[in-house]
Amino acid sequence: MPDEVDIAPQRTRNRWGEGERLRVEILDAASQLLSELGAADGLTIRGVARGVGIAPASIYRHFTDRAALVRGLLEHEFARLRSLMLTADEHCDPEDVVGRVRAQMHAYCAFAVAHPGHYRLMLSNGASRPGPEERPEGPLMEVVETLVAAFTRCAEAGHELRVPGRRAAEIVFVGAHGHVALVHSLPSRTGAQNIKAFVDDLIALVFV
Amino acid sequence: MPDEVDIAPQRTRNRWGEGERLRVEILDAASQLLSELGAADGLTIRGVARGVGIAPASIYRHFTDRAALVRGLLEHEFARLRSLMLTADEHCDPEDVVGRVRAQMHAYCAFAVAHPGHYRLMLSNGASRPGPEERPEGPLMEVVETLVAAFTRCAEAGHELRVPGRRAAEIVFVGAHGHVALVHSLPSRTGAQNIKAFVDDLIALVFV
DNA sequence: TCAGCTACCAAACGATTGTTCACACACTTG
DNA sequence: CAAGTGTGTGAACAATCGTTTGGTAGCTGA
Repeated sequence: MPDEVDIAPQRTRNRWGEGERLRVEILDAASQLLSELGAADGLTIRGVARGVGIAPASIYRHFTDRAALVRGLLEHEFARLRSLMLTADEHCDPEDVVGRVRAQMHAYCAFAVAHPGHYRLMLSNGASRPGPEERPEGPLMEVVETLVAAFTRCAEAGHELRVPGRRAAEIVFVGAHGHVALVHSLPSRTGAQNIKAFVDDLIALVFV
Repeated sequence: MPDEVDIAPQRTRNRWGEGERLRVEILDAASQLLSELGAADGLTIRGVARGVGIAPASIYRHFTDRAALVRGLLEHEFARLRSLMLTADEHCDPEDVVGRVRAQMHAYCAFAVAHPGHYRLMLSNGASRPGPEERPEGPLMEVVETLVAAFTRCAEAGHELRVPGRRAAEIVFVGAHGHVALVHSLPSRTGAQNIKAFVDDLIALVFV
């Protein structure tokens, strides 16, 4: 028996310089598949190919590996997350330093709650590159450092902290991650409202 | 070609009433396999069979399903976690209510750090049974309720809280879970020392 | 017109998985 | 000793997967 029907029936072939077009279509399909599945282990080459409507082999023209596809996805999604946090920060009154911390964390949580599959993947693989020096690198640590800077700003603006700025950032970030992870695990109480309140409580706690 | 060599060469067959023996051997092998893998998606029927040294089909004499095997594992591990937390609590001075909270959380984190595969599985599937009433049930919620009781005891003993007792328990539990999850994701900084300090900081924050 | 390149695909290979089914052993009971 | 039951096996089925190989269809530049 042949290998099974893996492809959708019809599809207009890409034109000459447009090979890149399929690459982003593949990434988009992978992204959507990941959203539907909610877990990265179902993110298969063949599934993505089905989503785009192409043959599985065609993916190998654009990505050498399944791992390369995943890396491409990760890069794209981390960029999206950073951008969301940044615009949230920019839409605040620059003087309201604590409000800016809250806004960034709310953006972070909103992304995480809205895209469980992406988020899980990002936190499993987002801290690659162990970091030559003491601290690990990776896109995830950039997020944390952004938060550290925000808390430092708060301290400089006169908002007294009960722990050092870096520690406060760690506590808030780790707590937010914990809540997100629980929301993802538990089918009930998926309200984004709860998580906002939780993060606000957490932020309030680190200030005197 | 035959289906491959799935079994270890020799093995003494169980005697009459000892069918149950293989059942626990299977659970033990599954537990160890889960420890080695660190993730539940590699926990296969055939892998467990290889671990015990039996044929894959033999597992179906003791578990109807792969899902049933996983349920069996979960039950066993949740019992272990509860017992660890309880004995940690009992080894404290009963008067030192805050110390008892700390001890229970340290036990929780120690288990989680030592058994990443089990912990992940327990948090993915530990909140089944959506709960007929308002709150979800499941063995995980029992742990949280234990913690709520501990914090309530603190409040009654005169330790003033900055948030209600239930909220304090949530914050500490969620924060601990977040730290555990991050330790599992990040290869570096796996120190159990860090997590103890983190939990202690968190507990300190919820008191005035 | 026609070689050459881009873009893609059908088919297959080898591996793994959960699950089933008929069978064989060992021991107990009649 | 014979029947029956507990206990485990060998072989196979159907499904899925990642990846490779050898193409083909169509556009492009000479």
